[in-house]
Amino acid sequence: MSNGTKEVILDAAEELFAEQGFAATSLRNITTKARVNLAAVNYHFGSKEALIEAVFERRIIPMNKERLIRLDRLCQQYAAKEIPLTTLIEAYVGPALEIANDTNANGVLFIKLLGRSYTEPNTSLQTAIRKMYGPVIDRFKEAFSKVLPELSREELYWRMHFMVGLMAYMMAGTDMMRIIATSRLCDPLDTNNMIKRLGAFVAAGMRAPL
Amino acid sequence: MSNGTKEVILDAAEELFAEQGFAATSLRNITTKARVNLAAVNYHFGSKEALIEAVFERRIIPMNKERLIRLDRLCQQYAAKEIPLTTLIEAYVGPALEIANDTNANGVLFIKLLGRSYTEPNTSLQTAIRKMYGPVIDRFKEAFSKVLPELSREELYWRMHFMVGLMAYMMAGTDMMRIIATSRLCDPLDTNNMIKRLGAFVAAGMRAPL
DNA sequence: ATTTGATTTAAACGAACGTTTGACTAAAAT
DNA sequence: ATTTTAGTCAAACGTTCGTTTAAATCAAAT
Repeated sequence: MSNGTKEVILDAAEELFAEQGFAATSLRNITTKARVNLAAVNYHFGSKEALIEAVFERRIIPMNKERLIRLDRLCQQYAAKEIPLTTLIEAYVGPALEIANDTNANGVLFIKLLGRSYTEPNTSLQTAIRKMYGPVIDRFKEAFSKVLPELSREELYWRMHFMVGLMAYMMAGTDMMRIIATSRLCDPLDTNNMIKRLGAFVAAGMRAPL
Repeated sequence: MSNGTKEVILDAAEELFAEQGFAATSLRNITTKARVNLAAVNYHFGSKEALIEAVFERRIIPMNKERLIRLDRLCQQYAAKEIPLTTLIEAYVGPALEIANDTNANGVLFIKLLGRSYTEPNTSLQTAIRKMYGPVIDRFKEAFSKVLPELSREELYWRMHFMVGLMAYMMAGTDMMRIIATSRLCDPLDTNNMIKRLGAFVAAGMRAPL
């Protein structure tokens, strides 16, 4: 059952990293939650650092694969025509959302972790993540520049950064929501509701007048 | 020189927390950088946790005071008339920007730290920060609802959350910018340039059609 | 049945952590 | 002049950390 051990470790690590951060989560924390021996992490992954990267790889690689699939489908579907902006945004955000909504896996926790990773100072992790994102960003940059031809390349870069950053942040920072919404008017955990509003906000921002 | 000791500790802690996070920064790290004795932190602040809160208090309280001053000034200045949206946004973002641009103090580092704190899981810190933000958010909520009366209260809460989150994230996540802008077209450290574009993006988002 | 190779396990490693202590210093109050 | 007070300092406290080791376990191959 070596495969089972690796996966329960990844599950436990993902959850604890999302809740506490990398440095504050010990291998003893992880292995206790996963009900495996302490040495199992170093045996299967080599080190704590390698475990962290494995946690990200397991989710990011299929997620970004799905993003490219959807973008390809849109390119075919619209061919010469222009892809609607919100449709393009959905192709990017959708796969992350579906992970977050996959209740049998603890996908919400990973999305939270992913958002957090954008502000993490961990250098080797940053480079690892960048590698996983590189091709996806390139393709979407190209697609967005076709939909928003009035934007200079520089302006487009900035706005894509705003978009990606806001998406990631919103999924990670649900706690801080309570600062603004002291009442129960909006539920930070209602992801679908949030994404609808977020999509409208981002689409308007992308089209902001110069 | 007890006051001097406290301040050099706060300076060193601010810088190291912003670069490495709370858990990854040890008191020995901080006291070495500050050139004071290890015991000085526990003597002057009581604990590491209390030091963390002190780092935030030193900057947030004057920053939020300044935000309220500017909002008051706008309310007087415009009286019955409607405050322009971008002006209102600038009243909120300006004070944070000026900290970031204060080069003689290491204000950029604090802004980075502040953005990071939005995704930090540290519970007692979250509640401490919330207390410092509460009154400011209430006042700005009120002001925004006057400028954007077409938005339901719920929609307004969400959009303010997007705005605050994006601002904080952008100031913290300069590293991740390089994922998107592989070229040198946009410099993540050019804060003034960034804020101009960010302001336009946010203003458009706030006015997004329902 | 025995060997092999891959896991799992309990125990230990040195290093680093936050915190505490008690002696030492020096200025302020008596 | 002496006591008080606030601050600094080196040293040590017990705990927890990531990692390593060597023996134990177990299924598959011979």
